[in-house]
Amino acid sequence: MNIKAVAEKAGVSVATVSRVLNHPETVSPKTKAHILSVMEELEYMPNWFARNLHMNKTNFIALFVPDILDPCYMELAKGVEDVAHQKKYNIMLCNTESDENKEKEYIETFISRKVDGLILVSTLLKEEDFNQIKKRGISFILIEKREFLHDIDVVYTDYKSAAEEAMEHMIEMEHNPIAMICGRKPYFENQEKLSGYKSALAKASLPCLEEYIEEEENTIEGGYLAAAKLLELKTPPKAIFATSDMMAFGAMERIKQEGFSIPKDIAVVGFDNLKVASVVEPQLTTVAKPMYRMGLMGARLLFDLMDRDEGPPMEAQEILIQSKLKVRRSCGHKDRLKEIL
Amino acid sequence: MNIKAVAEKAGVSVATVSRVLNHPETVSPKTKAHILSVMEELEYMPNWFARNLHMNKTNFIALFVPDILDPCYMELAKGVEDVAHQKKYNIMLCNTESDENKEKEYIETFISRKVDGLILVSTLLKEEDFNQIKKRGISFILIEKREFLHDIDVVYTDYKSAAEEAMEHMIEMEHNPIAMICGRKPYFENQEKLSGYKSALAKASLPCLEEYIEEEENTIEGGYLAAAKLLELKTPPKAIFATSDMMAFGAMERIKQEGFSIPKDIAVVGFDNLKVASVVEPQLTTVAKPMYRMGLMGARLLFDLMDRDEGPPMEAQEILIQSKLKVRRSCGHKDRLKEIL
DNA sequence: ATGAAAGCGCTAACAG
DNA sequence: CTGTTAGCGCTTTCAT
Repeated sequence: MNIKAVAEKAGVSVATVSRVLNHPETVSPKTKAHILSVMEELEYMPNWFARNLHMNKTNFIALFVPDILDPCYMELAKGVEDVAHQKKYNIMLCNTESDENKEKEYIETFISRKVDGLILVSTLLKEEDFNQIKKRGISFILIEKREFLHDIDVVYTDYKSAAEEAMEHMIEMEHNPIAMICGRKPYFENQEKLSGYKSALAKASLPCLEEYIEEEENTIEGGYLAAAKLLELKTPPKAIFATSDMMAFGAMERIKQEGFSIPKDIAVVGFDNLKVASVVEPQLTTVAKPMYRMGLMGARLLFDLMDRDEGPPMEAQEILIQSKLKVRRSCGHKDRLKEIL
Repeated sequence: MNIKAVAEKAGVSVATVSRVLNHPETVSPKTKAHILSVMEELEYMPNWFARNLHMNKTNFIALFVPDILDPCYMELAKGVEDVAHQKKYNIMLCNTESDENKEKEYIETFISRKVDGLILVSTLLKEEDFNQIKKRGISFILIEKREFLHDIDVVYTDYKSAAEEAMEHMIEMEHNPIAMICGRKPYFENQEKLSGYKSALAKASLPCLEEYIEEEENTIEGGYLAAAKLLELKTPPKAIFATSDMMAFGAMERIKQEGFSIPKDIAVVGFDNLKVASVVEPQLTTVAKPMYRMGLMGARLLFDLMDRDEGPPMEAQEILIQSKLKVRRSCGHKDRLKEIL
């Protein structure tokens, strides 16, 4: 069913039919009503392509995340979706798997399919790639900051400070030495955490030894493996800071297997604040990332950008949203700790 | 940059340019090379809408899931994506939140935007809705079976049998009475599990008492609440079967809080086999759902359907993929149990 | 308030 | 092997 059929059946011109769709106020109430009823009858649906051929607007935005299996990103996606839905936009979710090529390939695809905007989470792209996108005239924002970004909109949380805060907490609890289990992906995020780990040690005048830093896959198994290595050290750590809850879970398992008690013998702190973090034994102290809010703010920023697209370009914004340490039992309590001593 | 510009610059007709895009073999190597280089130079990108206006094909499929925060569905999505990507298709992920209206609204949107196919997971739609979709001439399949489906392609796992198997395991371990904590969503899936619970009791000539069945939200908190109620019973259950791992986690927490030991005092069995199920204390016995495989098979089935679209219609298929009980420690071991007795 | 007609960018006969 | 041309379904001037 096309517009012509409706026009004929209604005894009007295609122009009038088109008008009731796009500028209903410019057509007389009675013909409008009539045309509407004919549309109903014929179950007419405007052809989206033909329409877009003129409008050049799809009401789609694409969201790129490193891992769809990670609930954190899906929470972010919910934030994005909530504002997109309200603006009558739909989302294309892309799983980049922290693979730069896959990311580029997808971007190519989606730009050619004319999405109206892009949200890139923990992207691996570089300045030149961003310039490419800009040249194509498509709006985009980043979630998760990268060093050396000029004139690019981004909403992020400061993983370095968050890691520092977590470390300070451990140091305050008088755990020492503190080891770090660092995930491989997403790369930049974990590097920030690592640098927070180091700077916290430095601030406390504690040594930072290479053997206390283990890099592994960001999974339960990865955490398990890393912990195993750490426990074999001549001087095993008294605390472990993991860059993700999943890794922390793996580490906890290994620690318990070796007969150590958490947090008495070894304290553990994670990162993510997954739902299950409060149900493992002992409940995991961890950093809560504001994923939903980042999704929300990111989407709003993107829509601002797309709206302003016609107007004068606005200066790039960098929005910081704070993470927050969730103190539970896996790192011990100061009071209890003092009792023990 | 449009095709006309390329044609002019290359000194050929638009038809020839179009041909190098769509039927490259029909154009002489040298003109082809020339045109290609001009395209490069002009950074020409074919307009996707104009193209689709003729082809009437988008290379998009839509995937509807009840909850994007549930990693199970994302695993399924990965299965779908893996075959879609290979076929050069992209996926639109829709979060229905088990809301029938949201589901319908999304379907409307995506059909009008001409996705080539639909995969509906745990849909709430009814026969008439399916007929509607069929009438629109768009291919679709279901994941998760529904009773009374005629002539609709579906891949599913049998939750009733799986629940029965889990229950038989508990019964064999001589836990009695066994309570059930039943999630509210997705509705049909949980109803199947419930009916498995009941039939397993019946088969074992065990009574099925209403007070041992608690319905709650499918979350940790829901499980916690449900367990709390069960433990207040005059005769608290000796085992709890939860329709999801998340609920099982909540139940475990409550059970431990009350000072009971798992599995000695109360056994727990979950459903889903989340990654973390093997790291909670004690490790959770649970049912592993073949989500990735269902996604894979579902996608393949859909593509078969879309390919055959031109050919004679094939008979609707129903593909069953078995779930599998993962026996761990939360339900006890027969041998250990005998020892204790 | 409505209609006629000119495209939007592309594909696919058809003709050479 | 290549060019001419007629649409695909819709929006939008420009008339009336």
